[in-house]
Formats: sequence, C-alpha cells, structure tokens
Amino acid sequence: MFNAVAEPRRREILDLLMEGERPVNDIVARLELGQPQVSKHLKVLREVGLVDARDQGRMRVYRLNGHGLKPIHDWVSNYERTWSERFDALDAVLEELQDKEARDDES
Amino acid sequence: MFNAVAEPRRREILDLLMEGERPVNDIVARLELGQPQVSKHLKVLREVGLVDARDQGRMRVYRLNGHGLKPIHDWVSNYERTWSERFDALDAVLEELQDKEARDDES
DNA sequence: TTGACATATACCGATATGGGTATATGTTGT
DNA sequence: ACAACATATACCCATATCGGTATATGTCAA
Repeated sequence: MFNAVAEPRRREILDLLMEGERPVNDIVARLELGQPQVSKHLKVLREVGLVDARDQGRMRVYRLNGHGLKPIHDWVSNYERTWSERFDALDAVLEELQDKEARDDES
Repeated sequence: MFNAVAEPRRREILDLLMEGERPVNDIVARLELGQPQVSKHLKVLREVGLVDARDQGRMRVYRLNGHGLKPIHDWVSNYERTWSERFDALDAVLEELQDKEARDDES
C-alpha cells in the first residue's frame, strides 16, 4: 500500500484522477509515459484498492478511491504531534496541568 | 521520502523511536534484524531527515524528527475529502448552497 | 596499549521494480 | 467479417533494494 504510493508516477496518476475519472489514454496523454507502463501502474493501484475501473465501450475508465489512503493518513497522523503547532499548544496545556497537580500534591 | 517510509522495517524503527531516542543496539534488540541492516535503514532515514543522530560515548543515539513526515501528511490530506465524513458534511452544505443559488437564479 | 564494545561500511547474491517493445484481447463501426 | 482502436499482458534489460557476512572505524576500560 505504502509502496504503491511511493512511486512518483503513481502519485501523478492519483493526482490526475482527483480531477475526475479518466480513461487510460487520457492518462497516457498527460503523463509522458507509454501506454503499457500506465496500464501496469494502474494495475498496481487497482490491486491495493486505490482506484476502481469501469468498462465503457471499448475503453476502461478509472476513478480514484481515496479511501484507500486512510491507513497512510492514520499512520502519519500519529506523528503529527511531533511538528504541529496545534499539538505544541496542547502539550503546553497538559504540561501546565501536570505542574498544577504537582503543586497541589505538595501543599 | 515516500520511499523511505514505504519500507516496513523503517516504519517499525520510526514507531519505535516515537517512544524516545534510542541507541542502535536497542533498536537491533527490538527488531529481529541484524545490526548492519539496522544501520543501513537508519542511514536512509537520516538522509531524508526523518531521524537525527547524536554521539554519546561509543554509541550513537538516534531520535525521531517527525517534521519530515509533513510532506506526506500534506499530500495525503488532499485526499481526505474523498473519504472523511467530516468532508461529506461539508460537501452537503456546499451542494445545498448551490441549489439555493440555482433557485434564486430561476426566480 | 590492548581487548571488548558500538556502529558503519563494503561486498555479495537474490529478488523486485520500472521502462521499452512486441503482441494478445476485446470492442466498435462499416 | 474486417479494420481501427483501446487496453492489457508477456518478455527483456537495467537498476535498485534488502538481507547476510565479513570487516573497518572509533571509543571505552583496565
């Protein structure tokens, strides 16, 4: 899953699909990459559930399934506290509470 | 960057470092992996700025630098709207506004 | 200074991966 | 039925990556 997204071209494909669903050739036209390569990347993305496909006439239309990114989002979110100012503020509050408790215990 | 985090063992190392800074051998003891392999993973993590190192006596203590994950968090966040209920609610509001405008234009 | 320790690096082999070219599969229009 | 089209797959090659083993580098302790 992480691996699927680690590939720059695959991220490009996902970014592109955020605009809306697209048949393979549209994607090929945008990316500077051969059609077989795009099909392979799409296969990988499909296998991990990041995109879905729908047959329409002789073309296959791919659309984004962003829900597949939730695991990554969840994992990264655990680290957000290490940089986010929002969490720094929260830390400050918690620390203050601890200090207050310590003072209360003393007295 | 994405690539550094795509490796399961490297994610394990990061998860482990969330508990606090650790010398290499501590990490080796936790992961079931040889010391050279751990050193190599740490090197990769250091190169992309996800960990920092500090020399203490004859050991090198590594600590997490979660800030390096912000780019990933930012990228994934763009997709959050595609699954989050929070954003679904926002979409509903926006849609309602559009409907309202449409009705106003008619009259 | 010497030996034990902590870590990094060099090297090897197996496997995976990405792009390229050719071709197979399936669909439409005539 | 046939030709053009859209996509997928098979195969090849070059390169990257991971784990493993051996070894180099640097530090402490006696």
